Amino acid sequence: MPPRSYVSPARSAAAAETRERVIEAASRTLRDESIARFSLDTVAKAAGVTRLTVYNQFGSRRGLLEAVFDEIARHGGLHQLADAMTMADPRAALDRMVEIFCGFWSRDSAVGRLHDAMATDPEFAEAVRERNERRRRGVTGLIDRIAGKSASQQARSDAVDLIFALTSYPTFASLSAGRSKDEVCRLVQAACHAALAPLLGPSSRGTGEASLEG
Amino acid sequence: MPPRSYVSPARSAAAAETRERVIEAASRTLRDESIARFSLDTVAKAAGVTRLTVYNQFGSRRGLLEAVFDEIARHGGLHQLADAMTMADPRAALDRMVEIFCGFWSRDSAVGRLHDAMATDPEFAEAVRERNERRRRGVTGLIDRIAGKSASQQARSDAVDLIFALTSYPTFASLSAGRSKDEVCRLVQAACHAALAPLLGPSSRGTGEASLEG
DNA sequence: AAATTCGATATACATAATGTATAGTCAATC
DNA sequence: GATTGACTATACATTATGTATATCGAATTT
Repeated sequence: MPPRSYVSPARSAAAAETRERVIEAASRTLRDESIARFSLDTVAKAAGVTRLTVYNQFGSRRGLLEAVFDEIARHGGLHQLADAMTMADPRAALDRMVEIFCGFWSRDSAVGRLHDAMATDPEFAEAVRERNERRRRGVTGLIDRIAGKSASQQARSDAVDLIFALTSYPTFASLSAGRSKDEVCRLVQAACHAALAPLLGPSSRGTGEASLEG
Repeated sequence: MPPRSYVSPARSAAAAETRERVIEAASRTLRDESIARFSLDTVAKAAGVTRLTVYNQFGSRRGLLEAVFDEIARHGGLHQLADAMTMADPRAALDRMVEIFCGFWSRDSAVGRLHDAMATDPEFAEAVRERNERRRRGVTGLIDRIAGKSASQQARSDAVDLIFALTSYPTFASLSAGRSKDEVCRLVQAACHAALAPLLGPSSRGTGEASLEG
C-alpha cells in the first residue's frame, strides 16, 4: 500500500524556524571567524542543533553558504534596485546603483567571507557569479541609455565592464581601508562618471561630468 | 662530543634541484586544477618525490605557496619596475607600470590560484599583501610627482587607492573576460588617466589626458 | 486511541587533507 | 670506514565533509 503522506503546519513552522536559526548562526560565524574556520560543526553547535540537521536542511556546506548569501541579499537593500532602474535620468540611476551596492557590501561583513568561499568552491562561486549577473545587466541597461548613438559597441563594453569591476566587492573592500562607506561610495561614483566619458563622443570631453571630482 | 657538521656542494645542489622540481610541479598543478584540489599529495606525486620531502623543503603548505609566488614574481617581469620608476615623465611611468602588471597577472595563470589561496590562509594572504605593498608605494611615489601643489592629501589618497585597485589582480581578472592582455592594459591605463584628473586642479579639466579614451 | 509520518538525534563509518614522529636508506663527506 | 644529510617508508593524530542506519518524540491521520 502507498504510504500516506501529509503536510504539517506545526512541523514546517518548526523546521523553518530551525532553518532560520542555522542561517543566523552561520552568518554570525562568518562574521566572527575567517572562512577557513567556518565548519559545519561550529555552525551546528552555535545554532544548538546537530551537524546532521544542517545536512537535512541544506544538503551540503555549499547549500548552507548559498542560503546565507540569499538571506543577506534579502535584507541587504537590493530590492531598492528596481526603483533605481526606473529613474528618468540614467546617470542619477547609476549613482543610486553605486550607493545601493556600497550599502550592500558594507551592511554585513559576512559577504566578504562569502566571496572568500568562492575561491575554494567553484560551484558556489558560479552561484554567486550568477547572482552578480543581475548587476551586470543593470549596468548594461543604464549604459545603453546613457551612450550616444555614435558610441561604438567596444566603448559600451568597456564602460560596462569597468563599472562592473568598480562596483564589485573586491574593489569596495580595497577602497574601504581608511574610508567610511559613504566616502567609498562617492569615490566609486566619481570613477564611474569618468568611465562614462568615452561614451559621449570625442566632442564632449571636459564637460565636467567626466571628472573624478564628486 | 659535538657532531661534526659539514656543507656538501653536491648535496645542496641536488636539494636545490628537487626544490625547483617541486615548485615547478606545484605551479603546474595550480595552473591545471583549482586551489581546492591543490594538495601536497598531488604536488609530490607530480614532482616524483614524497610528501615528506615537500615538508622538508618548505615546512608547510603555506611555505610552498609562498615559494611558488616568489618564483613567479622572479620570472614575471617585475624587475622592469625599477626602470619604469625612474622615467622622467611620471605619467608615462604610470602607463608602463600598468603594462608591467598586466603582463605579470597574465603571464602565469597560477597567480590567480594563489590569490584564491589568500581566502583560506590568512597568513599567506598577509604575505601576498606585503608583496603587493611595493605596488602601492610605487603608485604613491608617482602620484606625488604628478600631483600639483594645490592637490589635497585627500585627493592624493583617492587617486592612489583607486589606481591601486585598478591595477590589482581581481580587476585584471574581471576585465579579462573577452579581452586580450593588451586590451585590458589599454583599458586600465585609460581608467588610471581618468583617476588623475582631480589632482590637476579644477582649472585643467578636459585637457584630454583625463579622458578614458586611449 | 493506535498507527504513522516527519524533523531531529545518536552513532558509526568512509574519505581526504594537513601535520608530526620515528626509523631506515644511500650517497657524499670527513 | 664512520658519519652526516637529503630523501624515503610507515605510522599516527587531527580535522573536515559527506553518507548510512537506527531511534526518539511530537504532530497528524485513521
